[in-house]
Amino acid sequence: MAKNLNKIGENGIYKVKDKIAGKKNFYHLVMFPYPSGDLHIGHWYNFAPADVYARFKKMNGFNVLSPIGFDAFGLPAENAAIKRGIHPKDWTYKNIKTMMRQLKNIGAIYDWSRKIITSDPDYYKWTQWIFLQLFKSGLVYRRKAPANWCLKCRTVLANEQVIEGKCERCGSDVIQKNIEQWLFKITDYAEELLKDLDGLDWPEKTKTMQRNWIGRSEGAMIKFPISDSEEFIEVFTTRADTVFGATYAVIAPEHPLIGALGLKIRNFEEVKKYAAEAAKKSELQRTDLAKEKTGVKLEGIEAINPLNGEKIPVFSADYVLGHYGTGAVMAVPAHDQRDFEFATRYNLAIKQVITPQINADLRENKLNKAFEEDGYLFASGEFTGLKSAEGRKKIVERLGKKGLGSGKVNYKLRDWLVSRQRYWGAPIPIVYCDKCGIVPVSEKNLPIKLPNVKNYLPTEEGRSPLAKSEKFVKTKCPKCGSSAKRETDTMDTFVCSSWYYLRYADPKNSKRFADPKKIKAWLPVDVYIGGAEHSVLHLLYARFFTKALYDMGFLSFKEPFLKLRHQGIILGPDGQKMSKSRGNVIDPDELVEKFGSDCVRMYLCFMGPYDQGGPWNPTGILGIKRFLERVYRLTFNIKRSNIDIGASEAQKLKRILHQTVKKTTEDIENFRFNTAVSSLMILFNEMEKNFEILKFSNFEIFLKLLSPFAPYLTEDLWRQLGNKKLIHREKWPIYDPKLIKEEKFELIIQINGKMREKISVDCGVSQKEAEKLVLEQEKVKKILGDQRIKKIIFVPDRLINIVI
RNA sequence: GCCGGGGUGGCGAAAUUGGAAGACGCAUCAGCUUUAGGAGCUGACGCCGCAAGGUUUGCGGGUUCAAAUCCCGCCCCCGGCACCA
Repeated sequence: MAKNLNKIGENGIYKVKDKIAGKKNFYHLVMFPYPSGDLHIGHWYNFAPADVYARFKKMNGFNVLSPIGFDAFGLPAENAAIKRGIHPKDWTYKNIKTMMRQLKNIGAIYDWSRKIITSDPDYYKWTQWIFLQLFKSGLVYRRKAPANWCLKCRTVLANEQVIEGKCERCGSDVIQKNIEQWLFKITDYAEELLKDLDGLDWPEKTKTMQRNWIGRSEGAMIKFPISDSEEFIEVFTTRADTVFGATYAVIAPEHPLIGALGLKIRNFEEVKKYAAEAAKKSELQRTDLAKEKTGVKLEGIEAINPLNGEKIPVFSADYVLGHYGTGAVMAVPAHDQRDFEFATRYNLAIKQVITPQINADLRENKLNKAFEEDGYLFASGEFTGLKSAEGRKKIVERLGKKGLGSGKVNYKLRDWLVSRQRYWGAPIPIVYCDKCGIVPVSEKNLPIKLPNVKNYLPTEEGRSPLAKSEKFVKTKCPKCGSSAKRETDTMDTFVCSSWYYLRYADPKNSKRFADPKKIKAWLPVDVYIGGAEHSVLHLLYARFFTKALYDMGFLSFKEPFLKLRHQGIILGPDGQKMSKSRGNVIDPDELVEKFGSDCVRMYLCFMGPYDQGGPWNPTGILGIKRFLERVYRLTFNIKRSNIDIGASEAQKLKRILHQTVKKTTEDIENFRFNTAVSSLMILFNEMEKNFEILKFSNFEIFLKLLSPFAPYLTEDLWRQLGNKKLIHREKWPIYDPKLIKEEKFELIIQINGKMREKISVDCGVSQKEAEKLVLEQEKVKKILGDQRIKKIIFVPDRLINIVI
């Protein structure tokens, strides 16, 4: 069936115009895939139900843009290509070809004329252009510092790409490597990125994850001067109320103060050795909680508590992180478990300065772990007796007067490291000149094309393979014209995907990244659908780009995706994650071959709640197959007459029809595809049972409701029923609220809250009438016997509960 | 450890301003029809019971005429973060 429409989508019927008179634009976006080589069932689960929604919106009168493209640059594609000994470019474009063919099977309303591929020069030209704009705005900087280095991928990784100390892509160990790198100052936007989450229609879970990732915390900066020195240790703390309990200070092994103090540290060599060992450890080893805390005392160095003048020892220890806060802490072992463990191990003083009750007697109280809650200040000079919150405020005020402290907000979010020492990415448009230093490439020379080199393998010494291409490296300084060298690192692929949603508005534009008028016509994205695994990476970066481009005056909105929905993950039939090695992979091509595209689409919708996913049930799809075949058969059994036979049955059928229109509409709007399908089944079961009195026009309404789920079948049947136009261009049915009302209902009769009987009565029956009817029931009489009725509860049009 | 989400038949799941638990579908069983392929139709189908009836939403309490739904305590599963001072 539907063979004649197999080429749906290829002949331009889904081409989108930027403006249609009388229609509102609706930007419907799915996360574009990277060209892995095969469209798997997870893609289908993202794209097929999403397309149901897009078609639904279209039939509801919107001018819907639903584009698709490929996130083509990046590590995964490159690693896969290397494994097979194929050039990344050949591999990528071959895969795109295959995947386009597979994508067309879905039957989505993609406008293929807007397809984008991020590894095409006319796309990455604008990725580079945006890099230059960020550079101009001071949001890009270069720095030599320890970075996450994946041993296998031989490149640095962003903080977000290191999962439990391992590479997100290949799972190998990640170590710290001191290397020159490019970073985007996403931290400038920490507060805005946090605050603006409130206004977004996103899953709460995703917003929470971003909030946690940004990790705002309010506290104070406090300076601890160092005896006989101009230097001081500046710490960040959220517990200024515990300053009197600070019995030592700790700086991270990589803290610059160690170098600054130099030989003032009597055991300088030992301290340097400790730092070197810490650097060798992977993030995973260093942050292993189970590990005993280690550290080394800075002999001959003392810090002065700025509040009480006490001299305290200073340690270097790797339980303090170099990159958070100031890389130094005041240690309060009585009120911080980490400090407590360290103090216990090295026999350091533990001084309690917060008590749960005011004026607590601490004489017999020996702590066996840190007391971390708020309480009342104790042994804290003039601050004694204050509540923690007040103590914090007063102490920071006092320190402020001395010039040794101030309030401060800190974030866990770190700047985004974007340089990669890899081949398959957009070259960073920067030139190094001996005279002028770091110089951005002139915009009119973009794109800086990625050369087609033979040797694309990552190198051991931590330089991009591009460094070996003399032709690429050698250039002229854009400023002074003397000979210069190109930057050879490429950009993180997440840079490419941080703005692609803008390009879809105007994908062919060669003068700008997109025409502002077209951007205005479509953006921001009305609904964005994709996996929850992008909750912090892509979704945070894309928000950052939008905000930065807004501040530069290129956009008129600050958030790219107003509404976000995630699909769940489909597991293999064994409940395990699908993988070739486990042999539990479900191939959508095979399913389409066996059951047809409509059937696969609809079953994916029917499986369960969209955001839930779960194991694939190999036989479940048969139910949908049967259903669609029954629909096909019934189409040719309907009597083509509009005469109602058997008024009451026809009335009932009409009522269910209108109820279904209502339910399906509401369910699709709320991404409840599973219940939308089941309501269509209920309606169809009724229609099939009563096909002799089924009105032709009513069956057509059913077909329209079905069409977003089963576009191929419904277009075919629509035509076979004699319609000239396409069903997906029809208007979505509207229900009549008067017609969905029931005339009768089943009155539930409860006795002491237990259901005992039900009777059919007219809607709107009064309590009096209902009681009379109920008490006449034989069964009720029997149970009641001669017991006294204490109370009767009546819920109109629902139930009656007799309490005895 | 912290932050989210969840636990309902053999299975996927419905039902949330508290009001019939298990819609819809899968699997299974019986019958019809075919008697060859995961074909079609009709019916049964939470559990115990021949039945009347009893019982049932992870476990234990509570509120209520009435709890899958609200409250308290506990157990388990999934996802994320994790020495963030």
